[in-house]
Amino acid sequence: MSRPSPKIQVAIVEDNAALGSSIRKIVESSDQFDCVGVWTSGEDALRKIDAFRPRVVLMDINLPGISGIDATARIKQHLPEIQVIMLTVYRDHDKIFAALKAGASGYLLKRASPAELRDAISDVITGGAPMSAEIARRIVEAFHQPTKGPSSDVHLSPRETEILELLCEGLANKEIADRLGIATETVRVHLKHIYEKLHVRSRTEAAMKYRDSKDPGNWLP
Amino acid sequence: MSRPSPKIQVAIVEDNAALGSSIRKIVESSDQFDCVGVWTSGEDALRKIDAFRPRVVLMDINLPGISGIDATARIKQHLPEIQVIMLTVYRDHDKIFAALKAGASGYLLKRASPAELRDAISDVITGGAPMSAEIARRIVEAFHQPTKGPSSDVHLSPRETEILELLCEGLANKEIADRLGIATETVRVHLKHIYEKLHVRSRTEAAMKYRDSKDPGNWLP
DNA sequence: TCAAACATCCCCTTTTCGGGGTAGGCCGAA
DNA sequence: TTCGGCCTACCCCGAAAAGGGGATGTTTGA
Repeated sequence: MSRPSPKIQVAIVEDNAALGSSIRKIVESSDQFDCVGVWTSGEDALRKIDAFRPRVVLMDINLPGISGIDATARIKQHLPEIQVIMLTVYRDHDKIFAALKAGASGYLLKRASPAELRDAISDVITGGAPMSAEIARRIVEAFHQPTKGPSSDVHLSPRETEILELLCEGLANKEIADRLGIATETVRVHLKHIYEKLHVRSRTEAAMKYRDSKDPGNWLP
Repeated sequence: MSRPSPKIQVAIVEDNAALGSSIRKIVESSDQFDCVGVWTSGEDALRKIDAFRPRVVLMDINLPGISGIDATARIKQHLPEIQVIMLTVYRDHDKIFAALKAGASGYLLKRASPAELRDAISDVITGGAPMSAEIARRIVEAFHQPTKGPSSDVHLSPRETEILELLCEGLANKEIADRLGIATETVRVHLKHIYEKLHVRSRTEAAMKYRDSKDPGNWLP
């Protein structure tokens, strides 16, 4: 990068004063970083972040008033270029995914070592997504397909899948036919087969079933 | 752990012989690991994996015959305790998520250093999910909420929402009417309004749009 | 080689949708 | 009070979808 800026500005949001200053010391123990503030609430952070414009925010989840997750969502809405790393003791599914949804780019457990914390800051500004190993695994597992039971032995042919996908975009039979360069009657035949295979009776039902089977939405509470 | 096993058994699936033996050397350069095989195709791996039972498989995606992703899916189906790390040049969205869905627990780009590769093997057996920084970021971004723009100021009335939800279950107008105890004509009127508000022209499109809009969306205070 | 799966096209019928319009009752805000 | 939003209901009409049938090819695997 041709960026001349000497230090990466980091802000900390942490209601526990002792912990906050401890984190600050860790951050400032690197000459690459500069701590521009230790804020003790989400409201405080939202008030001051515009003025200080840190590149990275270390955010506690458990804050008095608005939660660190909500604070993150608001920060990312207004200043999406700011990278937020959650720094918390929570390792449960809901908190992790809520934080990611809110726009956090990293998620460290508080037991992370000073070195891990500093690495995380570097990582997040170079396009990474620092996560404690345990958290990374949970996120990856969220994508794992629940070992498909008998529900998924519906084998759709490539053409059927193609048509179903266009169907899911809300296209009518004629539009699908045009898109694929075939007759609408052919589309209808494929749909008949799809309905049979999926045990449904209408296009909407087929679309929904297909959508559900594609993304099981398992990262939702 | 009270496990007495001295070395972690690792298998490699890689069709490029030179690369395969290069990876093998990296793996065996640690006295913690033992390479039990370098297999050159998914078929070969599936044939031999039962006999060798490695704890970790380093899997190339681009294989002749069945893909590394399919091979991973089959391995995880039959031997879910085996940890699979994808090791590939692909950094595109589809490949990453297909691999994760198939059950991979790690995803390294081939440009990873020998040290990173060895760390990844350790990481994956201690419950982590080793990923190249770039990959981690992509995964995290998959969770980020598309910053809700003016699209979400569509205000549906309670009745409209109710009808839309039944619509999403694939019900026909008459079925919705019966369920709500109103005339089908009334259902149709509501649908007309819904279509207008959502800017769509068909029930399927409305259902999809509604599903997309509500799925990721309960995070605001 | 022969059956099965796939993809393509056409016919028929009935039901459902989608786009109009009209209209009464109800409620809350201006 | 009047206006607007909401829920309800009905009408017409044309288009789309759905359900049933049959037909002709190719490819593929047993």
